[in-house]
Formats: sequence, structure tokens, C-alpha cells
Amino acid sequence: MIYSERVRITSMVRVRFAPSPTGHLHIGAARTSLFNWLFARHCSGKFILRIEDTDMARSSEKMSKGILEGLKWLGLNWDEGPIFQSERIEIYKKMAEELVRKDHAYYCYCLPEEIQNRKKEAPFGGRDWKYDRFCLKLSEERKRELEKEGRPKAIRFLVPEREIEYRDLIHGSISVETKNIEDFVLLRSDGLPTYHLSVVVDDLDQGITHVIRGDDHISNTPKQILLYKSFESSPPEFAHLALIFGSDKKKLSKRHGVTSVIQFKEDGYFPLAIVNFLSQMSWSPGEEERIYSVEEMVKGFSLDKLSKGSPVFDLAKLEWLNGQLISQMEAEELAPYVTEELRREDLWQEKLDKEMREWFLRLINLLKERSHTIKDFSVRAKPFLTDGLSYDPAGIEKYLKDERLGKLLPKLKEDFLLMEDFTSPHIEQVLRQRAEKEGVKAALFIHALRMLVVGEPVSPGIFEVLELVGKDKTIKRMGKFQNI
RNA sequence: GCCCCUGUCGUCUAGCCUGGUCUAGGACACCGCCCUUUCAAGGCGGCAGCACGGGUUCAAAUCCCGUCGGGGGCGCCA
Repeated sequence: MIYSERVRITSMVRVRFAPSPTGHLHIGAARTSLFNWLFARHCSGKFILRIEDTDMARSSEKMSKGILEGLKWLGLNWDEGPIFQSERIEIYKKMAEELVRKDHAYYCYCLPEEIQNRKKEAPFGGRDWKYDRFCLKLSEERKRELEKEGRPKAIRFLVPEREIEYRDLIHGSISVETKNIEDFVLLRSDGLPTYHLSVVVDDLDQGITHVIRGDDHISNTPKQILLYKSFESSPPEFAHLALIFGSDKKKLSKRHGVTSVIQFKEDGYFPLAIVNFLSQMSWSPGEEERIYSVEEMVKGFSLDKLSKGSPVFDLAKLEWLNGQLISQMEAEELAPYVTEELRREDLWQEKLDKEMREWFLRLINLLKERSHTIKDFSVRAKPFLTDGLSYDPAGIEKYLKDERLGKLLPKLKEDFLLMEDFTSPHIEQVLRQRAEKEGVKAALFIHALRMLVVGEPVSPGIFEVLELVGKDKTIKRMGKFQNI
């Protein structure tokens, strides 16, 4: 809070989300993006999208599109970009060479195999080994020879010996001795930059003031700070987010089930529910547990209120949140989504949008309270939209095997047949009267009707169900009693 | 192996900075009861947590040290 106030006065906040396009928009990446976005919007700053596609072998245009699609769906609109690193290759190269000129970096002619061999001879299988600066010590003459040979060369950063301390906005002070850091490669021998170089050059070029990213980058940060210094610039602020874990406390991955944002869309979740869910991992937007509007989240967001520990992904919580959202939405708002879902399940009829629009909205209202995802609507709406019922066997056993039904159901059917106003309160009145007259519990009729009309032992309140299904269909379905 | 980060109910979190108001609050999940026509929703109640050990202090979930657990990094990947 204190910090963001200060920044607001001195300069505009600029943050970025910089995924590498090696997969779909992962739920963890979406959360990182969300926190960047919330921070930018809270500070009235800029949110920049950058695609880190310097690893050509693993990147593809298709994946980039998938990421953009996911961000758009979540509503995380960006102000600048997408900027593709693959289009800036020359710049990185130039910057690396400049560092060589300034003696902050040097050419390395070592072949990967050579390094492997030297590493292997070191203790612990080389796990502790750091680049031995072989090429730093090369004589000018030897260098000329190697150049003449046309040996490919990489550029390595010359790591100075010192202590690095920085103040992480989430973790507080973090300090490291650089003697634990090897002379890392900046520019690969194929002329492409490594992550450390491109990220620093870009963050500098794009005027990034706050780097908000996963805490798997904590160990990389000192290297990058060193780079900022050698570019004679001051580093941005850093905020390292705790990564989402699966239920086994390991970094969330495909093993844990659905992790693609778009998959959640297809499974019937709303962006607002997902955004609430993601932000409520590591952050509490308020006192109550509920769906917060985007405006509320933006208003209340603060980096220093984020917790340090890794949250575990809990699908049950997402379902609950999504269900909360659905039940507080108006039927009108829900209609387009339900329509899409019914189309997908081949249950849609054009008249639902025309002469039966009113009926359709009432159906949505009836179903929304017990739906956790949009998918639930197509399952539950089926008996209302089609006559092809399937009867739950356990339900048949439980509710349709009573001896008395054979004699009583036809009587109730007669009652219904005589009704002019087939609406919920009247249906209830008629049914209860019949039950009383016959000396049976109304529940006997109610349960049997539910089985006959819906096919399932569960449904919304039966009288409202019957009203929506309508008199004709109700009577027709009652007639099937003998055949079940 | 080295370095770094992290640790409040099963899960998400409030509290920690600024010790006492914390016999640690809320929510999800689970269990029970109420409501009731089933389910859901709602209401009420229950289960369950400060990783451990030292220290500082009249007083520690809160401050300090250590231990243990979990995670990440140590690439010509990002």
C-alpha cells in the first residue's frame, strides 16, 4: 500500500504478463496474469502483454493464439502488445555485444560437450560445478585462432563477486551471495538470447516498473539485477507470487486434472467465478466469502496483502463460487449461456427464443439455484424439453411400486384433466384434496409424479415442474405408469 | 550437494509488521438437526488448526534462534 502510493506519485505503473507460448493458458499463468492486471488497474497503470517465444523449437503461433483467447475470455485486457520477442532478436544481440565491449561479459567458445565432460569429473556428478571461466582466460592469439576456425561462440555474463539484496514486495528482503551463481549465458551460439537477457532488455525497453511473476523466479532475480546494473539502470520492483499446488503439494500440472482455462470455459464455468477463485488463492478481497465484482477487486487490490505460502487448487471451492454466481444471476443474463449449452447438447428449439421465451426464462429460474455449472442446466432441463425420458431404476423401486398407485393415479389424472388453470398453486390444491379424499399422504402422489414426469427421484418443486411441463404432457406421462 | 523461498483447521484464508482484546475468526468440504414433496438453497449446530524444540517477556500464533517438513533454482529452457 505504502509502496503503490509512492509509485503513483513518481511514475506510472507499468506491468507485464510474459508467457512463453508452449501450451494453453494454464490456470496458474492466468492467476499471475490476473494479479498483474489487478495491480495495473488498481494503480491506473498499464498492463502489457509480451510473448516470450525465443525458444523457436517449443513455441508456436497456435499456442500464442490459445493464450490470447484465454486472457480475453477472462477479461484481462491488455493496453500494449502483444510484443513478440522473436521479432526483437537483433536488439538482444546488440545488447549482449555491448556488454562484452564494456567487459561485463565475454565470448565463450566452449562446446556443450566440452562443458559436459568437465562437469562430469567434478564432485556430486557436477551438480555443484559452475562454469570454470575457461574462455575468460583465453589468450588473444587463441581467440583469433578459434575465430578463424569459425567456432560458434556464445556470450557469457561475467558475474562479479558481491552480495545482492533486494526487497521483494511480497517476501521482503532476499539476499544472495553471487559466488553461488555461475557465468550464465546471455546469447546462445545460434545468436538467440536466453531468458535472462531478453527479459531484462525487454523490461527495460518497455519501461516495466513492477515485475510480478511466479516465485519459481526468485532464484533468477539476482542474475537479472546484476544485468540491470551492468546496463547502468536500476531494476524494477519485484513481487514473487506463490505458485499454485495440486492436492499432493506439487506444482499444479496436467496430472492434477483440468488446468487449461479454456477447458474450464467448456466445462461451464464463468470467467468471473474463475477470477474470484484465482484471486482468492493468496488474497482475501474482503471479510465475506462470496463473489466479488471486478470493480471491487480492483479497488481493494494490494500486493502487500498477498500471502507467501503456496495455495492448493481446490475444485470444490471453484464449483461453489460458480454456483453462487449462477444463483445470483438473472435469468436474462443466464439465457445466452444456457442457450449455447442446449445447442451443444442438441436440446435447443428455436421457439425458446420466440413464443416460449417467457417459459424458457422461468425454466432457468427454476434450475439455477441447484446448478453449479452451465452444464448442469442441460442435464436438468432435458425432461422439460424432450419426451424421451429415461427412468431411474432405484427411483422406480422406491416410488412407483406402491400397490395403491394403480387405482389412485387414474383418479388424479381425471382431476388434472378437468383443470382449466393448470398452475402450480392449483395443481397443489387439487393433488392435496385428492390425497385427503383417498386417505393417503400427498407425498405418495408427489414422488410418483416426479418419477413419471421427470424420470428422476430429484427435481425442483414438483408443482412448478408440472406447471412448466404443462397439462398435456403431464397427463401423457402419467399414462405411462403401467408400462414402466 | 549448494543456494533461495515457505509452514494457522482436510482445503482457501483472517490474525503476525504495531506481542495481551485469540479458550485463534470466517468460508469450502464433511457430519448432524431444522425447514420440507425429493434435491438444492437457507437456518442452526458439530468436527478440525497456530509443524516441533528452545529462548526473550508478567504475557507469543505474533519477536529471536534452531530442528523438521514442503517447494523452487543451480540449462547455449522460459
